[in-house]
Amino acid sequence: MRESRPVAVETRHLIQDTLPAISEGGAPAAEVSQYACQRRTTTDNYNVVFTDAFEVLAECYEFNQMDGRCLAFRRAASVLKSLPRGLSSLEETHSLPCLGGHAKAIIGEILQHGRAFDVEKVLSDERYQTLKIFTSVFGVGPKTAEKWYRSGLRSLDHILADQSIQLNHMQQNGFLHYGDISRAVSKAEARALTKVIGETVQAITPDALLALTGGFRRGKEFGHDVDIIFTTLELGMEENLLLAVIKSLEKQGILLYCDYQASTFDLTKVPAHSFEAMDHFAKCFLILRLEASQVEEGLNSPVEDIRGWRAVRVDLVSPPVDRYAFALLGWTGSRV
DNA sequence: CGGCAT
DNA sequence: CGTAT
DNA sequence: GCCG
Repeated sequence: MRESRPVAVETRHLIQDTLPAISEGGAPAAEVSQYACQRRTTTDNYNVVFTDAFEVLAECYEFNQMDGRCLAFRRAASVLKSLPRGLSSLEETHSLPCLGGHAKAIIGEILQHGRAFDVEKVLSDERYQTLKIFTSVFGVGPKTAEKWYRSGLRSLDHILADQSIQLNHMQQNGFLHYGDISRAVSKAEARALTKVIGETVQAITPDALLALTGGFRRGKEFGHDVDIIFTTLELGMEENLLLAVIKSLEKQGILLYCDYQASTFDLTKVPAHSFEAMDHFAKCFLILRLEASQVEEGLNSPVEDIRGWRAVRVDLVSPPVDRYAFALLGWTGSRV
């Protein structure tokens, strides 16, 4: 995980026959592989109290453009998420990677008092609270949020009321569909959208491969978007397929927003380090209109919402067929 | 002290 | 700069 | 902030 790229295979990379060592106290020390593929599941988190705290600190450092420290706390959170049970003492952190003095101090405080001073301070900070709200808008990152904060703006209503602010297309859609796309997407909604995209793809080319990826493929019940990967068996036609799918969605009247990114994939330019190529397939970031009638368990919407539809963020990726399995692996993700 | 994913 | 994993 |  530290490397975040392929590394030379060493003895320590081989999967060990790990019977956890029984410590003096009796309970086996929480000892976990640094490799996500050796983890039992990728969805359970027995250390939410600690990982939530680390994620607050990571976000705070992100807002302050301290990328290194931000990354350090994101890694610390990932490590705790990979544990098979909740931490119950500081000693259990001794063998864990990516946890240093600061992270351990936070864990110690939370173990003792249920909260940590540094985290409480960040949570009560006006700048943090405001940047958190601004960056919750699709299309608004830390730089834009900071710019708005510096000019004295403190709420989304202030942003919308300010005549001098020029929202780009992505941000306009972020505000337009704010309620819908900040609400969780259910597994039933993801299945419904997979069916819509599947039928659309099928109508264009019968010899297609398609899969739901991202968090839902990892077994999550809820997500913040839907990731779908598909391709055609006809090598070289995958970009045309994606463009045809987008046109069809538009014709069906369900395409609310589309940011298309053409493939930059070129085998001759990235031969050896092909993991970098994952990013280079044709893809698009969409906002789609999902009809309530298409979702078996109904929409994940408040009861007072009588529209009969909701907007959902959907990402489509279309790799060449000989890269399909590889892209599926990449887009099934996990930060670890 | 430099690097930190693409 | 934003998005995604 | 953590690590090599």
